[in-house]
Amino acid sequence: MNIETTLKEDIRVAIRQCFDTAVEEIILQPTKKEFEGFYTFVTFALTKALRRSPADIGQAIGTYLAEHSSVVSTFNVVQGFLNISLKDSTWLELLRAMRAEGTFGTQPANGQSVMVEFSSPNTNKPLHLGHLRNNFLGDSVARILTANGYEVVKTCLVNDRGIHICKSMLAYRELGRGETPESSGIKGDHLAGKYYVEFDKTYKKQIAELVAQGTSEDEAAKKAPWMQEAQQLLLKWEQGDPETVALWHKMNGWVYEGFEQTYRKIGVSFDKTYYESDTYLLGKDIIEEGLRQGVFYRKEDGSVWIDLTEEGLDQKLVLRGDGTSVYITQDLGTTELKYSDYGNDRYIWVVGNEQDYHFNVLFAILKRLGRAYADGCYHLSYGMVDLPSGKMKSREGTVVDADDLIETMRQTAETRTRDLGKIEDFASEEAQQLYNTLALGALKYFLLKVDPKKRMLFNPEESIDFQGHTGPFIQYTHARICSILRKAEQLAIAAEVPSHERPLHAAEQDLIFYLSLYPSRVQAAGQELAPSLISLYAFELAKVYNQFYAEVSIFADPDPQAVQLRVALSAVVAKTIKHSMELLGIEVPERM
RNA sequence: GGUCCCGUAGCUCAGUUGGAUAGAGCAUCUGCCUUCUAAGCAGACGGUCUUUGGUUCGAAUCCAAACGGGAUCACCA
Repeated sequence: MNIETTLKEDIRVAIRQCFDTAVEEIILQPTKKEFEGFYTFVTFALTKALRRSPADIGQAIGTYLAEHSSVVSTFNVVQGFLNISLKDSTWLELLRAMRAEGTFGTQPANGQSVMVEFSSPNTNKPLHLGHLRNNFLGDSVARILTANGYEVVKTCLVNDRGIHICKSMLAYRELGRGETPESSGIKGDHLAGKYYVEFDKTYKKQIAELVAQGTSEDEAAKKAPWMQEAQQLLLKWEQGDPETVALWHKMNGWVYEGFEQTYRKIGVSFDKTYYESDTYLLGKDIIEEGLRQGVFYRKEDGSVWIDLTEEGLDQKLVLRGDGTSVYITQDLGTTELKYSDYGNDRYIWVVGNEQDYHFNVLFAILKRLGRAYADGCYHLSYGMVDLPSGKMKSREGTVVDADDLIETMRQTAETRTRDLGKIEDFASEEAQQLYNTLALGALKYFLLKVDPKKRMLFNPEESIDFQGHTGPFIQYTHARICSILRKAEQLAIAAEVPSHERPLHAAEQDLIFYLSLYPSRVQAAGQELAPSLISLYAFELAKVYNQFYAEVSIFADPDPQAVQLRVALSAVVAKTIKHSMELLGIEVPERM
């Protein structure tokens, strides 16, 4: 039963009966807190057609509903706003339906498949806070789409080759003295990152020297010995030089071990990992095809271009003069590969908004080439995580390291939990588990509560909160409910919704109302690809429950049916909180 | 310079696609643990929704311009 649909239908009938007029679409909004009621129908739009005052219209519809609707109890009209309340029997019926539905909030399979590509790290540096936003977003979007009935394939395209990789390889070869993760005790990805920074230091020094000798800035950047050597190294790698390839394998291996640890820690995984070293040569045949079709054109120097000025974009290079690929060439090839591997209906790339232009170009080219899957392609463009000082830059060391941040959060969780002293009977392993759950809950929630499209600010000076609009607040509410449910079990009180009508407490009505919104929120989040909608919902629901908890005593009520109802209601809230948090990739503890 | 985003409380963010007196959290202040977990609840304080025009019964929301911030416009990825 969908209460909104029922109500809208009843309003449609009311308008027909009262005014002999058919209305195409009825829109309801939640009633504001300061007014009585749960659903509000705005009548202003009807005034012209009906030639009546907004208040008259509201009064007439309200009266009709109160008399004829099977779900409406009372109403009030404020200006042009018709505020509607539901019968307690309707609330109870809604609650029963939610309890009966094992998959509350999820949609049945829709027969469509979607690929979500996210994370896509570079193997020359460890993950930072920006990567975490990407990972959590991609992971959550995949979960949300699954809940919406899609078959989801999570993929990761590892950027494991290129000049930047060669830079850290070169610096390691020159300065590394055979250092390994084992010998240094440094996690593999951090070790590679260390030499990437080392490269930059030496490189900058070399540029400065050249400039001091009178070379121009631009030229110095090109002529600096290490830049030249890095390029040589890239060439050697492409030619398969055994020594270079061996070093590449060794260092990337370290990085993968490091990444694997981090991924495991944050609970992110992939169904398929693509490596750019396997795919970077793809796409050239597509260029040939496009040339034959006249989609691309060749300049005298041999380079291949596309003119996208009609689409509001520019002329864009798709193949270098020497016949080698550029970024867009590889992406064309990789997209084709994904399609031939999986044949999905939709493709989503979770990539920062700094690449908006690139994806506009990519999709425009796919359309020009007449690819059927082009329409299913979508760039989930998310905003950067900025620091108060501005953008994070790996080379300059102005990044918030993912592993460090997680460890800091874990420590905070531990300190706070210890201070509160609620889990003194926990085994040490159990306690560690809880600290992790809370730390990751706080961190994930912090990054997922903001609209993905918007850039967001992280201030390292201010730690991420564990109180208020946070993950731990929601986790706490869940633990609280679990405590109630444990007590109910001890007292042998069954969770049951009374079959007959009984007057409900306002806080109970509020809770059932919020619960009833959940499926539509999951759908909206799926449509918008916005985990923030789920985040916000979980918070609101937890807040409403805490209000209920403070206002209503669950076990002290003399009416046993009231107690059973409140236990049942609590159980549904716990289930819904858990489910919504799962969609965010956040675990909820039973005690904390 | 072209294109594209963004501008809401001291700070971080919502605002259900044009509706009521613009909402949360943090911070500050005041109450509430002998009762189901106080990581909580209740309340106070806090706003020229950057500005100026326009569209209409009605604008934070739509349109235009200005100001401010950011991204991008590589034979880098």
